Amino acid sequence: MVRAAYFDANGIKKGAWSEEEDKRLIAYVERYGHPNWRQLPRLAGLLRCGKSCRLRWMNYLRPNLKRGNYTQKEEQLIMDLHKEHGNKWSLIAENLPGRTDNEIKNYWHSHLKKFQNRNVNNTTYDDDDDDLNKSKSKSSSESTMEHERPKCELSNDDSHHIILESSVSNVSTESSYSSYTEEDNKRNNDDGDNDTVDNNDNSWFCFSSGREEESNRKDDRVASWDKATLFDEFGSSFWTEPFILDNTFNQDYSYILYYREDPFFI
DNA sequence: AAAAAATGCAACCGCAACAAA
DNA sequence: CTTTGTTGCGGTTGCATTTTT
Repeated sequence: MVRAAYFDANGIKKGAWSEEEDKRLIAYVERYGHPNWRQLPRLAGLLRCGKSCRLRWMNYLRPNLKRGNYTQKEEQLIMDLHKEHGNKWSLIAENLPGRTDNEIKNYWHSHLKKFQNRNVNNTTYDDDDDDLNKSKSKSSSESTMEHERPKCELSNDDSHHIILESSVSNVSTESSYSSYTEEDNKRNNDDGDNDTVDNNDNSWFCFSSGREEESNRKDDRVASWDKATLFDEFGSSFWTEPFILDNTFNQDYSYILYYREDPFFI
């Protein structure tokens, strides 16, 4: 249903997210917040651009998201707000807690758009409204598909799970991670990222600024990533200890960020 | 049963807005 | 004021799944 994962010319992964990537992103954001999406992928050990991480988090992984199961009330609200504001999806989403602008946009185009010229103020789904009923029955069947947010545990050791899950309880919203105040976030230029990939983002896990060695390393990098079982190799310290930041530059004029025994970061 | 068409939706892209230097 | 970097928005795409022929 979603485009297959692939690597672009810069070695940045695109397309569908793997469960391991989700776990990594969730674990990182829940632990450190997202003061800077652009820097996040490299710090989290993801091969994505920051924008992709942000999108994945905002539209799929952040807590308290609803998926499917649109109520009549929600549908009516979407139609009313759309009638009033047009394609202001983010504005509409503000009025539907747990819904993302992207999901609402998709839902509008797939389910509600065709009814926009009808008397939307009387959306009572009459029995003789075949289209509407079809849509309704379909959407309700879809709604049985519960959104399963990947668990954060990275091994069979439940201690990881406990730690991370407990941290979740301290996070009230996606942007208010307890470690960061609003002021901190502002100071750090908030979140999000530009899709544009610069030289730093081109680097693999961005531990090097890449440059001429980029293409040569790509295969090794992919191979490393494919060793998804790496998650099982992490000691418990990986998710419980802070990052060790080493700003010293190596021979490639690259800087090294690594996290204890994390093979990604060495 | 097979092929074709339609659908749904996660993810991508480009760009405007904003903030900081 | 200009430049640079970051964020968030809305339009669009790609493709797995479902429905129709």
